[in-house]
Amino acid sequence: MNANKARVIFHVDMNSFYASVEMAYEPMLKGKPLAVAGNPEERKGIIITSNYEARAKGVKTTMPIWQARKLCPELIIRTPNFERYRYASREIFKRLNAISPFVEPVSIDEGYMDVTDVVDPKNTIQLAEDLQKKILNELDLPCSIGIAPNKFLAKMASDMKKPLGITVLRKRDIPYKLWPMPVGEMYGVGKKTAEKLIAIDIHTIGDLAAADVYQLKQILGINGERLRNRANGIDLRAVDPDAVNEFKSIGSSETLPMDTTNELEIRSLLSALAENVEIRMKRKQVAGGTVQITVRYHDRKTITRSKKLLNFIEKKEDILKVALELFNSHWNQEPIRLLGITVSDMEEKQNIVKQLDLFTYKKEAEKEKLYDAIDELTQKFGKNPFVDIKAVDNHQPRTSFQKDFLDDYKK
DNA sequence: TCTGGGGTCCTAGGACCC
DNA sequence: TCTGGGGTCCTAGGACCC
Repeated sequence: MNANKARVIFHVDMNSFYASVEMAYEPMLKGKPLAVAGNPEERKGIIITSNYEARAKGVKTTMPIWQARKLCPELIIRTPNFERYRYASREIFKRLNAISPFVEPVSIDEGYMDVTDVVDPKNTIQLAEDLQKKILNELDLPCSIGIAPNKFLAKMASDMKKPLGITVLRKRDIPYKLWPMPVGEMYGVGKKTAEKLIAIDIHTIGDLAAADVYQLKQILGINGERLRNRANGIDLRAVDPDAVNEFKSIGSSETLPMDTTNELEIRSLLSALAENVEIRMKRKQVAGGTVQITVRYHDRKTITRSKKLLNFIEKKEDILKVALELFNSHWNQEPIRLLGITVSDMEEKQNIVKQLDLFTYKKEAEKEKLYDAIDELTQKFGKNPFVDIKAVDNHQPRTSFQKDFLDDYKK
């Protein structure tokens, strides 16, 4: 791609995706307040997403179901059908890939597409309209599209008009479209960062764009400089179609129905989590070198404990063994709310050279030390003090080290 | 009666090595 | 005797996003 040419990047963002998929499957739901939420019988019953009718009543993501019902008694609730969402997602990305090879999925319901070299600039908006209509007509799913010269601006643009929006955010639009926005609405600025910024009198994205870099770096680290650049419309990240295959970890976690200290219950959940991780690692043909557990206590205090291994592992039993070790050595006996297992340091199975197992590894290390010691002594005395090399075949070793040494020596 | 589950990236301290 | 300055790896925690 021509590095000097201004890029044209789309950010395609599905509108209330899970709820929209449910309405596509069940058109009777359209026009009624709908939320997708976890099991309402359990405390994990929180709102995952809701449609615009429900949002109008104040229903928000992560809100507990009871609270949502209080705000909107006629709220219809569906439990998530992840298979459906994955299928819909594949269909959406098929349609993006038909337009440009430079498509980067970011999550199940959003992605970037670099169309610089596939569209005549004067047809850019037409292309976005056609894509939006195609997804709506063929899949019954609404999306918003942001069009901009880089990823950050495209992302901000897709957020500006929902549902079914198409928003162009050019460099010259920044001062009046981006800068008046509250700094907390900027992508990458969450609650904590917004608080820190407001504390130094930075209230809008425009304030951030003009702020002192050194002061920002002092309170936000390297992120301060990056955010300031973004606020000025600078973002050089490429749209990377391979990013999706370069995942770094696979994890599984679950909130228990009730806080527990029951070791059987704990063990059985860890076992299920390890199995889940194994299945997904197998699907992706990878093994991992680090195991991490997450323990959330009754008071929501959360700890993580991890261990880097000498070998790559992929089997449930191996994952579980390390997870249990970590758990047993760090659990403070208090009631547990959530448990998680994450495997990281991923390596494609085909790239893994056969590793020594732990036992062999130790023995090798010990042998290495022994050889060094023998070398030293041999130097000192002018001959090997342990073995008479000429009589090696008759020699009776007295220690396992000597035996190993001799076994090797005979070769 | 609160607050799921899947991720990524960054920071910071200690160990260890040169 | 009283001690520098890097660099890398490992571990734990935190911020952020969907």
